Amino acid sequence: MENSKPKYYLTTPIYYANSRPHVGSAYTTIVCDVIARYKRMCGYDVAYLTGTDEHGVNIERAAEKAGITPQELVDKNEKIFRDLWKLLGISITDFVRTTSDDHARAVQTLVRRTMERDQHLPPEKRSIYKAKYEGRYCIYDNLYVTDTPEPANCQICGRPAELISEENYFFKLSAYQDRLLELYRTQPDFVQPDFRLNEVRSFVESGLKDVSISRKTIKWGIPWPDDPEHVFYVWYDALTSYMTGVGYGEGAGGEANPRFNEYWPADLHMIGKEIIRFHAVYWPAFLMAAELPLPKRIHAHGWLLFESEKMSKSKGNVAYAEPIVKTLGNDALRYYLLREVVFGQDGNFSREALITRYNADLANGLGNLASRTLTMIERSFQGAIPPIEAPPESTLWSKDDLGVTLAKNHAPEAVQVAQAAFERFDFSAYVSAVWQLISQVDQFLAIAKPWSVKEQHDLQAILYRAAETLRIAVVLAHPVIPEATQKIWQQLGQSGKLEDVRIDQLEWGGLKPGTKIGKIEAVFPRADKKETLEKIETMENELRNPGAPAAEPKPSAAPTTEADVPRPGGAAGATAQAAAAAATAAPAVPAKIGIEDFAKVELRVGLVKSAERIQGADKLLKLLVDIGDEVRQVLAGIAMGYTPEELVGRKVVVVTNLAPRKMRGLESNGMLLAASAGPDGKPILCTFAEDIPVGSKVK
RNA sequence: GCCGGUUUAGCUCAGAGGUAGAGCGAGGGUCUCAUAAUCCCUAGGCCGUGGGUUCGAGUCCCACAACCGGCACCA
Repeated sequence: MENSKPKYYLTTPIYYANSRPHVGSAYTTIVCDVIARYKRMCGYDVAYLTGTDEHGVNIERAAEKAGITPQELVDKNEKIFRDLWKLLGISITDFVRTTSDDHARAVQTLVRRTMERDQHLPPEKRSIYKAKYEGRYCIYDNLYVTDTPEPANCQICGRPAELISEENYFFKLSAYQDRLLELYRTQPDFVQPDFRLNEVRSFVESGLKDVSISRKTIKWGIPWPDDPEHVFYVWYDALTSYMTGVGYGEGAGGEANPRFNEYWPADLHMIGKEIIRFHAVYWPAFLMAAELPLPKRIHAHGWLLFESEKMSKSKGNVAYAEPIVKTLGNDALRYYLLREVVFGQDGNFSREALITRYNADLANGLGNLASRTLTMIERSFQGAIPPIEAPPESTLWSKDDLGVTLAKNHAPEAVQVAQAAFERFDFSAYVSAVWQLISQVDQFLAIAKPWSVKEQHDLQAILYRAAETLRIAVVLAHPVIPEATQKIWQQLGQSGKLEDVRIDQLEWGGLKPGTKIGKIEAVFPRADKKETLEKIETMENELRNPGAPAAEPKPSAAPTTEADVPRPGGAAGATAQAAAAAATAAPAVPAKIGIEDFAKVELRVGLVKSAERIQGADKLLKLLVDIGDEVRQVLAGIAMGYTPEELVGRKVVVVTNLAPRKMRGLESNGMLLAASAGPDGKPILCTFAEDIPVGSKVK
């Protein structure tokens, strides 16, 4: 019975739909897909959710820039995501869009439920409260600028923040510190890997601040119930989609949906490490406030680096999944990512390594083994699977090492090792165990030499051993490489779908003698390295610069909108990187300003007279800068890119009419202009090619 | 600055007190069922540096360094 199966519900992050997904997002989704498929093959009824986060100011802006409506933009991007998941063979059962009616209802239901719980509490204890925020606010980044001396600059773009007064809804996160710490204590596997739990814990221990969960300044979002001037802000909206996915908020009362009750709480939220705080702190607190069950596990994986570098659009080294899938196939990418990337750590994505893996493990390994085994069965037994064992009188047993080899069946052990690895989410170990088994069959064949065996029953025993081990390997490999394994399955003469086979009930002897094998075809044709590489690169350039003659990236077309605060979809690499980098980087295409606004900024050429490090600050340098008529003390966050020594004597551009500000107890009277496009987001100071007098105005 | 991690063969990593391991790459050889595939042999690596504990230390302890995360700081 379908209903009697144990349930397993897992989610990917809800990806931010402001641009095309890169391999990083594909990685997260593939890993989840492997888990989903594996769990199904262990008898679970699996719900697997992904989706797109389609709200927020960045979408608004990107749409405006493209001259379309936000809805048109997200419709377009949502399709790209869906198409990619289809291409990658992702077995999702649910897809949530944050702009859907279902989701709006879910978010509103959740907040209503929380506020109902609140009503029994005195106002100062309520989880959700409306409060007036008075302070600095950056209109470009929609960010409240707090904890900075007045007048403050935006923490993202660095521009002066405006003084505003706005009423917003807040979530009383500060009240959940103890309960969260209790959660981490009693349920230490709530956050994995364990070192991430430590990081989360120390963050929570250091004190939590209430978070605002609505905005009046944004239009593109879900309206607050009974107060439609407000719109839900990022996390409350995005995180709730995990519940929308299984039906939360559907129907009149909204909460009694049977599907929701069956699948919630989620067994696993798979995320990238950059959004762990929101999942391991905010999300449980939101749910506690609503008195709903918490997800069982948050698993944060590392980032996928590209050729050892962080991916970023501005560097033009973002890798996409499509070119690989279209040249080497879906299985090649899936296999590579699971095999090569040690799960949890940052991993390296390299096309060359991918092709090497493809040839060595898929073509020469599994593909070739299937081919040689099946061919021999075809020739020797007219395509029928031979009987299982050699009779006791067989001469096989007396042949030195062959007797020993035959007596040792590696498959049961491999199954056990693989299963144990999977339970730890050690996917590379899982794959290794399967491929070790494959390699053992090749070794076995080299010893048994079926091609020179004359005795019919000996030959039967040998080839049965090979075919049956292949069958077991193929079952184990199916969650990772679903397409090829299904093909081999048919070539082995098996009917039905491989996904219906139980991994947890794998036993020797599943191949029935006499079964007619299918048509033999190579599942992984060998790839020429150079040729394949070129093909992939050409396609990638095309994706990076649609329409362009495959050359350098258009600098201005670069990352318009990926800054913002981290978003759920920032998982797994590039976007996250971009978000982090953009946090230090130039602002993301702001609204146009008039010349009169620009004229307010006074820029002058300065000469660095002295520079020194500041105790206890990694990035901050204290500089004395001559700007012609005076020498200013300026603090600049450029210590990651420059040593104090190399700065002295350099000419720099200084914003001279910026209000003074204290940092680390020292006053900073001005600001240096620098680009943040250096390697790893390190700052690069603005300089002049020609000599120029100190104090000159810059316009 | 605080907290955590890593540092082992060319590359990617495993090992966790008792004579240094795997895969890939490279070199040599074998077989011929197979996708110029398979199989076998070959790497002489101060196991980051310096101390210590021990009969004995990649393996435990202490310092230091480099790199990587998180926080702080900055943007």
